[in-house]
Amino acid sequence: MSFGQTFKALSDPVRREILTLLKTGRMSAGEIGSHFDMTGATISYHLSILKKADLVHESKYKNFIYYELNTSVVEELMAWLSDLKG
Amino acid sequence: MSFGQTFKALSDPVRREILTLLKTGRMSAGEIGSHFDMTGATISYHLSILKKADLVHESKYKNFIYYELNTSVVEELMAWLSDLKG
DNA sequence: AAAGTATTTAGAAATATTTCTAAATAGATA
DNA sequence: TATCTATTTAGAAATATTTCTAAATACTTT
Repeated sequence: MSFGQTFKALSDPVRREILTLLKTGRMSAGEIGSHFDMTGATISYHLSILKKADLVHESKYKNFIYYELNTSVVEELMAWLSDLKG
Repeated sequence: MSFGQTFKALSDPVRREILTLLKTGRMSAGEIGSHFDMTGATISYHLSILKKADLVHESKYKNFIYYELNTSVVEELMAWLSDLKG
């Protein structure tokens, strides 16, 4: 994990909203996309950024790919910020 | 304050290092710049991003401009992350 | 007032990001 | 097997970011 990658992932409003959606539980890529006025390809791009930042995990079932929050990275970020505060 | 702006400010390694430097206390723009292998103009650019994100405050004294951490925004960020964890 | 020091602003070049359309892949169903 | 559905990948266009050099601003000291 790199803080730069993680903060960059969080800097985009679409990606923050995706994470907020995932607070309620896992969701398929298509279901996530239905909340936005963008193509599936664009949503897929954003999910790949969140995945690289390790902010989400994916699991496959039938034809679908489900995404879910990975909160452990969020904790590392909070620890960094907490240390910054001193 | 906007979370997007703040996370974007934190996504750059130079800016995170500037903030880390400021943990020890206020520092002038030139003093900050001396820690990096970049022109003063570039450091000034990064400081302006941190300022817009409200992550630092500036104060002038004599010929110098001093920068210092603003931790209140850091707290807001932590609150957002904490809420994300649920 | 003139010259010096600290910092920012402007403009340009290189690189990165975000979005789209079209095509590819992978799995499910008829 | 053929086709349909869900999702990703590739490639391109528009925009944003990061860095530099050169010039401008602002304050201090001589």
